[in-house]
Amino acid sequence: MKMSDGVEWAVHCCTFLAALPNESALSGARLSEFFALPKDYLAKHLQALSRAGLVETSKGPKGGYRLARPPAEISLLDVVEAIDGKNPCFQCTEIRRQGPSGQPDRHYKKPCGIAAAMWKAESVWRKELKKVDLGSLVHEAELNVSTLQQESAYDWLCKALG
Amino acid sequence: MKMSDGVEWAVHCCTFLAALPNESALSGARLSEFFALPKDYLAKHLQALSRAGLVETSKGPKGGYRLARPPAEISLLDVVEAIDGKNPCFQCTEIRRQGPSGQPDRHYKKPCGIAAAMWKAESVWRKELKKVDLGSLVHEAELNVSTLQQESAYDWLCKALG
DNA sequence: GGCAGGTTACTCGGATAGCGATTGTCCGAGTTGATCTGG
DNA sequence: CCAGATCAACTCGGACAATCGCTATCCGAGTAACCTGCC
Repeated sequence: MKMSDGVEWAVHCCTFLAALPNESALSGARLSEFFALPKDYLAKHLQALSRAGLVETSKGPKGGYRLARPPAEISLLDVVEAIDGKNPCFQCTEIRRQGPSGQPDRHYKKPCGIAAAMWKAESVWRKELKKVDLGSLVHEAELNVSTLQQESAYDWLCKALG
Repeated sequence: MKMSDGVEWAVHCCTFLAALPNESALSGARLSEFFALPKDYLAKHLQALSRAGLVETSKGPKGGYRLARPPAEISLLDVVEAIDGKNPCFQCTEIRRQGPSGQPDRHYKKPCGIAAAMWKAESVWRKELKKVDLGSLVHEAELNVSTLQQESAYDWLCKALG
């Protein structure tokens, strides 16, 4: 029950993309440089974001990634699911139907109570992640991150965008 | 982000243990037989339950596993954590501090907003699992499982306990 | 009939291989901006 | 000086290994019931 490291990277990258000026794109190489992450492996995850339709890409010089929708319309859940998949954490294999006292399928009309409880918990987790969007994450960062780092990041960004 | 199969097995086993008469124990072999699970591998997970203090064990003939506490005092979360570990799904590696615009540690007083959001979601998930206890799972099963299977299971149990 | 000792069968517990998914790396296809040349 | 074609650099995207944790299996230590023989 461990989340892929890629999720953390993807969320940070998306939040950063959400913070930069409209219509400007940032390449995978620049993103990996900013967070000091392995370039190729990060690219793999950015690919997943692209496939999921969260970011748009443009090739060639001055190309790169940019959010496909306004930050307020991309939730944390979207990013998590793009990287980690939409499969439920808990998968019911219906072991209650097996064994010596198992019965034919027609006797199981209600879903397994254990699975139901698990899925309920998973549902509230998803709902909580859906509440958070990239816009609010950026806003939160602007409030809580030291001005020193904000300025430093801004300088770096200007150099990166040319 | 997939939960170990062992979790499903462990929860079913615990629920079954919660349903059987006081002071009676069921061996790993019998449990694996009842659910048609691989004996040795199930034993590994039952071991984890034992280490976590959720079940007590007794050796020798007529020995086996029995709940260490009343069913109402064992939550679904207890079982999940016993098998899957207590580590948070999301682990913040503080990548915001790295890279060219990262600052010395003293500039980061507030925790990373992204990690905070993740942990909040994880917290509501845990809370939801904590709400459910083995007693209510047994009760739910008594209501929703077909009487045919309940009788069948009861017969099997009488034979197993001797 | 009751009791003590040995035996036996059954139990859990930890240590040991196998495999699949996540992690990590590589190179190729495509596009864009810049450059160079000719008018 | 300007327009067009060429070129080169930079981009993403998918295909290919390596490592780690989960899955699966085995065997040994210990214990309690049982059986047998004796009192």
